[in-house]
Parts: sequence; C-alpha cells; structure tokens
Amino acid sequence: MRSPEHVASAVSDPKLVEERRAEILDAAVRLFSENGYYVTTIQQIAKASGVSIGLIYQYFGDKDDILFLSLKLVLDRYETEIPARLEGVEHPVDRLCTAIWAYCSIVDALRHAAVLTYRSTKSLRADRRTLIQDAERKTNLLIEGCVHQCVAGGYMREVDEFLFAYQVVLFCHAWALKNWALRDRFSLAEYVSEGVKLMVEPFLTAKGKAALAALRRRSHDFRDEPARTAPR
Amino acid sequence: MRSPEHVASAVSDPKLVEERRAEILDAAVRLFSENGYYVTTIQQIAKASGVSIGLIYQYFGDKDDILFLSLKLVLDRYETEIPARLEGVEHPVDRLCTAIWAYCSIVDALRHAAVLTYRSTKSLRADRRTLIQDAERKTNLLIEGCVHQCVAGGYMREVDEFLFAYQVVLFCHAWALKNWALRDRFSLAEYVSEGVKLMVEPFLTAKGKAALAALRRRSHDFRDEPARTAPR
Amino acid sequence: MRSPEHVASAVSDPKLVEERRAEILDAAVRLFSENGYYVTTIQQIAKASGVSIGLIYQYFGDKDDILFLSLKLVLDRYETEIPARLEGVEHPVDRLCTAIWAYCSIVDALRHAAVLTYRSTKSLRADRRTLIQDAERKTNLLIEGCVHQCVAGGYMREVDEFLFAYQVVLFCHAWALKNWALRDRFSLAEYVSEGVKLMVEPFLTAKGKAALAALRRRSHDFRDEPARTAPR
Amino acid sequence: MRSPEHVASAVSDPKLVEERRAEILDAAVRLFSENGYYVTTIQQIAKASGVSIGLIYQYFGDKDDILFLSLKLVLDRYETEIPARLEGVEHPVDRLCTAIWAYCSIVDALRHAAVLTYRSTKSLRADRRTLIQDAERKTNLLIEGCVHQCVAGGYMREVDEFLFAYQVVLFCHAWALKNWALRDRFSLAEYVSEGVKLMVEPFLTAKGKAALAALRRRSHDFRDEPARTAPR
DNA sequence: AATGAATGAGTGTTCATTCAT
DNA sequence: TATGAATGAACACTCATTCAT
Repeated sequence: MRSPEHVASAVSDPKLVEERRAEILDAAVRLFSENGYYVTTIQQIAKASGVSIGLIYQYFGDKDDILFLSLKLVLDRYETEIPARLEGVEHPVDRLCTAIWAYCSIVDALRHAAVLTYRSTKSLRADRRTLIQDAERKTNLLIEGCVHQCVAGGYMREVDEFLFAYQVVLFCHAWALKNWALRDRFSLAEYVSEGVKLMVEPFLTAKGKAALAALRRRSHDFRDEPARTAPR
Repeated sequence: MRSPEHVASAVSDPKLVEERRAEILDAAVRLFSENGYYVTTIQQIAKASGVSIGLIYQYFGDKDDILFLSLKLVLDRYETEIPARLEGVEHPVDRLCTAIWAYCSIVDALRHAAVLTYRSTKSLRADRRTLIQDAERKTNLLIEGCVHQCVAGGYMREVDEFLFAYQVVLFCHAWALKNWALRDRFSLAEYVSEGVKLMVEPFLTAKGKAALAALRRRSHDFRDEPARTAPR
Repeated sequence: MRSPEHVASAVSDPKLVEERRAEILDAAVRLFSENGYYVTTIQQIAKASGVSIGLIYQYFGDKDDILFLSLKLVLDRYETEIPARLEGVEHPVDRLCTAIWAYCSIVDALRHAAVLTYRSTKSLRADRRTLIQDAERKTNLLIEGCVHQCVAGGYMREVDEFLFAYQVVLFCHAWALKNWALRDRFSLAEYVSEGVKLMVEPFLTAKGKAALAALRRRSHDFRDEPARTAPR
Repeated sequence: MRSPEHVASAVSDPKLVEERRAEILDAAVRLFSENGYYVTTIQQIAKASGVSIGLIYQYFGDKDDILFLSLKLVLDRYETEIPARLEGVEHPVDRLCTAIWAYCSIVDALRHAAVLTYRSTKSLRADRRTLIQDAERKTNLLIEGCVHQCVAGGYMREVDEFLFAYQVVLFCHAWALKNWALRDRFSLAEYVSEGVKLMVEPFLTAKGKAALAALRRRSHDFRDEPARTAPR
C-alpha cells in the first residue's frame, strides 16, 4: 500500500527504508503543501525532517521522487481511509453518504495536501503523473461503487455513474480547493449536508428517500458524527 | 477590462503598452500553461514573444506580475465571454444552460490556461491572489444570477444558489482539470449535455422541465451548436 | 575653466553644449554624491535632469565621461572659489587663514560631492584619473602658495611647505569625509578655528603670532564670518 | 577579534568557517582594493580564492557581507597591530611616535585596502556602516590615548586631543590615499619623520622635546627601524 | 536636436545534486 | 549508514548603450 514501487532506495533494510521515508515524506508533504513544490528546497526538507541532505538522497532518487511519493501518500490516505470508514456500513444510501462524509473530512484534515495534488501533479515526470492519475481513478471507483449499489438496489434512479461519482469527488476536493470561499458560509458538516441535498437526494427513488430520512434521523444530519480522521 | 491595474510599466505610450503586453502575455500564458510557472523562464517568454529579455521588464515589474496578468487574462475571458454568449438569450432555463455551455466551451478553448489557474494561483503574492479570487467570485456570480432567475421564475425549486453555482463552475473547470479522464468518455457537447442532466434537470419544476424540453428540441441537445468562441 | 576638454559632444553649438552639460552634471553630481557612481543609473540622471536618455549621450560619450566632468566640476569649484575669496586679502597670515576658511566652507557646501572625489576617482579610467589628480595638485598649490608667502614674509618658520599644505587640505576634506564624527563636536566655524590653532599657530613666528592676533580681533575668531559660499 | 559577528554562515564547523572565510576574504580584499567593490564580481572572488561560487554563499550571506567583513578585516588590523607594536614602549612621547610609525607602516602594507575603506564604506548597508565607523573610532582612541598621556605627563601642551588624534590618523591614511602624490617626494620613513615634525614636535614642552631628541638619537630618525609588519 | 523603446551581456544569487569522510 | 561541505548550471533581473523616428 505505502508503495515504494517505482522508487528505488540505496538503503537495503526495507524496514529502515519504510521508516525513514515516512519521516522525510511527512516533512515534505507539509512543506510542499504550504509553500509549493518548486519553492520548497531539499535543504528545508532535510532540516524539517531532522536528517541530513545526503540521507535524503539515500532514500529517494531525486526531488521528483519525493513529490511523487508525497502525492501518493495523500491519495493512499483516500484509498485507505474511505474503505475503513465504510466498514460495517451496510445500506447503500448510508454507504454513499458516509463515503462523501469520509472523503470530505479526510480532505479537511489534509486541506493543503489536497490542494497540492491539484497544484503539483503536472510537475511530475509524465510516467509518474499517470500513476497518480491511476490512483485517483481508484478512489473514484470507491465512490462509483457506492453509487452503483444505490442504483442497483433501486434506491437511486439511473445516472451516468462515472460522471456522478466524479461530481461527488470534485465536491469533496472543492472543500480544500475553494476553502477560501466556502469556509465563511459552511462548517464542514453543513457542507457535507448540503452536498447530499444537492447531489444525492434529487436522484433518490422513494425507497431511497426513505432510507435517507431514516439515516438523518439517526445521525441528526451528520452533525454529531465525530471526526474519525486523526487530525495531523 | 484588460486591466493593467496594479501593474506598472516603464513605457509611457498606453497603446504600445497594451499591444506589447498582449504579445508577451500571449506567450507567457502558453508557456506557463504547458510547463508551469516555475519551469518557464523569462528567456523562454522573451524568445516565444519575439522580444528581448530587457523589454519584458519594461512592461512588467517582475515574473510575478506576468503570472498575475496571465491569470487575470484567463479570468477576464470568462467574465467577458459568458455575458457575450448570454446576450439575447431570454428564458432563465435557457440562460442557465447556455451559461454552462459557454463556460465549458471557453474552458475547452483555454484548456491548459484553465488548469493554470488551479496550479499557479498559490504561487502569486498574497495580495495578488486575493484579486484573482475576487475575479473568480465575479464569474461565479454570473452563474449564480442565472440560477437565481430560474428559482425566482419558478422554473427551479429552491436550492442553495451559491453552492449550486459553485458545483456548476467546478463542473466546467473539471473539463480542463480532469480532461485526461473525461476525454475518452465524452465529447464536449456530451459532457455539457450530461452536466445539464446531472446538475440542472433534477431541480427543475414542471414548468422548468417543459422549458428545457423545448430548448432541447430547438438545439438538438446542443450538439449542433457551433462553437462561438474564437479559438485561440 | 569649466573645461569640456577631453570630452567630445555630438552637438555642435558650444553654447548649447555648455548649458545642457551644466544641467545634466548638476543632477549627476547630486545623484553620484548621494548614492555613489555605480548605483546611479543613466536613467536616474536623465529623469533628474529632465532630459531624455538619448540626449545625455549627445553631450557625453559614456558614463565615465559624466563622472569625470562631475569630479572636475567639484575640483573647479575649489580652484575658482578659493582665489575669489582671497581677493583683496593682503596679509600672508590672513590669506592662509582665509584660504583654510574658504576651503572648509566650500567643502561644507559640497559635503557629499567632496566625499565623491574620494569614493569615485578610482572608478575613472586611468588617463582621466590623472587629470583629476592634476586638478587636485593645482588646488594644493593655492594653499602651498599662501604657506610660502607666510614663510617668505617671516611670519612662519621654515616647514616642508608641500606637506604642510597637504595637511591643511586633508583637514578641509576631513570636514566632509569624517563629518559623521565631527559634526557632534564642532560647528564649521569652531572646526576652522581649531584647525588654525592646530596647524598654523604653532608655526608662526612672533611676527606671525601678532598678525594672527590682530586678525582674530577683527574677525572675532571667524565666528561671525557669514558663509560666503552660496549654498547649493 | 576576527569577529564573524553580524554575519551568519550556513556551515556549522566554526574552525572551517574561520579558515574558509579567511581565504575568501583574502581574495575579496585584494580584488575590492584593486578594482573596487562594484566592479569586482563574485565570480572573480570565487576564482581568486579557489572555491566555487556556491561555496561563497555558504560562508557569507551576500556581497554586502563580504564587503563588511573585508573592511572589518582592515580595521581589525589597525586595532590589533598598533597595540602590538606599542607593547613594551613606555615613554609617552615614544608611544605616540611609535603609534604614528606603526599606523603608517600598516597603512603602507595594506595600501590599497586602506583606500578601500574610504571608497567603499558608503556602499555598505547603513547599519553596517555604523559598525565600521565604530571600529574607526576605536582606532582613533588608541592614538588619542597616546596623546593624552603626553599631555598628562607634561610632555605636550594642552590641545584638543580628539582633533589632534584625528589629524594624526588622517596623516597616516593619507599615505595610502595620496600615495600617488607622496611617493615621489618621501620614503615611508621620511614621511613619518616629517609627520612627527609637523604634528608632534610643535606641541612638545621642553621636557617633551628632550624626550624626542633622546628618542631620535636611539632610533636614528626611525630610518633603521625594520618593518615589523609582516607584508602581505 | 531630441526622444525613449529596445537590446542583451552581465550580475548576484539559488539549489538540486554529489562525494569524501 | 549517515553527514554536510562543495559544486556550478541556471535563474531573475539590471542598465549602459543604441538607433529608428
């Protein structure tokens, strides 16, 4: 999962590689997110992660590698945490709403890092870019799956599931991308709630609507839902 | 409109300033869009626009200025061309659909430049960034206005107009941002058409639905609509 | 005197050359004095003197020319004004003291420009530097002449007249060079008065001392002497 | 003493910083002295000191830093070597004359660098300029102390000690500043000897004169005095 | 005679990367 | 494995000078 795929290291002990890379990437993601890829220097990453410059080059081939794995780290969070949050949630409508809620709250936790994926994917070498796009597609499929179950279960009328899922994903990303415009008008919970009204509800069948109503009764519009994402 | 506001030039003749700046920005937008802000050098811009390095600094204070005016140029296109396309369009539903169509086709024409606004706005100096965000807000209001008329005219049921408009805008931007994922599945016309189905149709009242149906009869699902934006 | 010697102009009318050069040099001396030769740009000189950049190159060959004539202008002031102030002064001791007073007050009026001669003479092309040094020598001879008359007249005992004169000149220059250290402790009049005590008085014969005493009685220690240099 | 105060280095090992800075400053002082601050490029300093351009920026913040430490180096020489030469010299008159001799011979050894302090102090950032002026004041106090002892010991009649000392300092600096005019007329030893006659002797009391005469008998007018400054 | 737009070599400075220790 | 001093190509930006008008 935390795949070192495509990125070679001069260090042999895989456990050490794992560990050190995590430390360095942690600092890199923070710095890239705050200041951007080109503005962040290797020196800064070295200082922030408490290792020497030379060591960074033992664990990463070059700066592009660090960016790649930084972006991968963010996308892996989506891919890992959304399913984790869906665990135990059975009803398709519940699953879709929970997925939206989960995605938005992860984006909220990683706000700057989420923006980074938009800012810096193009700075990646072409082959790496494709890998990142593949990872994004995979996350989209998570959402698309939820949508499909809703449709298949008769809770939602037929839609272009691919595009529908993409809209949902964009909506979640927007919480980071356009936070400057949104934060004055919505809390995260309100944002998710409005998102459901805007994107999900209109497509629900009678059966689906009933499910959503039941869900709302239980969760008071998601408002009491504790943030399950560990804040960073 | 093509506002040189906030950016001073060493050259006095305003006509010449207008002209040269346009030439240089033209090259800059292209290069920034293709390769990114930091990767693009002033040398490259100079060569691509056929002027000397020194001359660029007679028309722009520094590289940040060039980025700012490049982004402004793109946003100004939205702000100018969407109203132009709406001219003569009367019916609120028609206006909303036309706005979506117009926005998407402008984004299509400026594909890389539209991505640039997401990639590089954060590279701007903070005060400049605010100006760009203001310009984005203004374009959003164009869409929001269309939505409001639909609601006020009873063609659409009540919605959070701000968020609705933002969803529409994101959808249009997505055509550029996620073109790598969308182009295999949709032509531009199909994309717009699906967008209407996904974002507009579900909210229309009976009256609104009738209007949309009439509209579709006339325009054959937008599919025959010629691209009215001058390609760049 | 205001010699355009060694500096060619593209403009033929000598009166115009005289006039324009004066305007430009006026600005140049001020800017060079305040900010230094290398920091001052031709653009700044053009703006400050109210002429175009191109015109400057009609009246001066290059930037070095402007520096040369700027320095020459300052040295010419010494050479012109010191004799002017000595006019009508007969007694050798009086002449020497008046020369010191005159030199110091010119330096005071041209404070920054006087510093410029120390800062920037070395920036001149070698052949030009020699010309400036010649001009300095000429001013020194003015002082040396006064010293010689004192000695010849029996008012002063024998000294190395050349070195004595140089000490006097340095003392006058120091008012500009070390103004940061001197201005808190002396007014200009006090400085000159102390200078006479330090450099002249110890060398006076009895006859010389009497002359100085008479002089002081008349001029109240120079303290009431009005500044005869037109401030610039 | 060789104070790196106010200038930070990216390199941690203080011994290495000391060493490298010395190498680089050595080249910088030479180049600045010969060609001036603005004409000297970092490239030249790098080449002359045998290090890379980048390395210079590991040891100095910017070019201004290099100038500051260059000037400081020169002033530190005065401050260190004059007291060193005075060590063991007891008699006040002897001390004053020795100080003059020492100062002049240091100036002689650092001829161009001494000129640099006059040429380039104003090129320094304002806060740095003040530090340099403070250093100059400190050296002046060295001379002033000698003068004071002469007066206190009854070897010299009362004078403005501050100004007297300044005259002495100017005289020493003049050996560098006006070397083009002086070298044809005086050897260094003659210059110092004449300086004593011009500045010191006239103020000596009978007691002071006797001391000077004794001194001269011992040192044969300073003429045999070996240059104790290591030439650079 | 006068203008000022245009030029581009040259500057200080940065920073990814290497490599001796 | 780990360090961080050392490198130098590459960058943004400046400014003396030219020249068409």
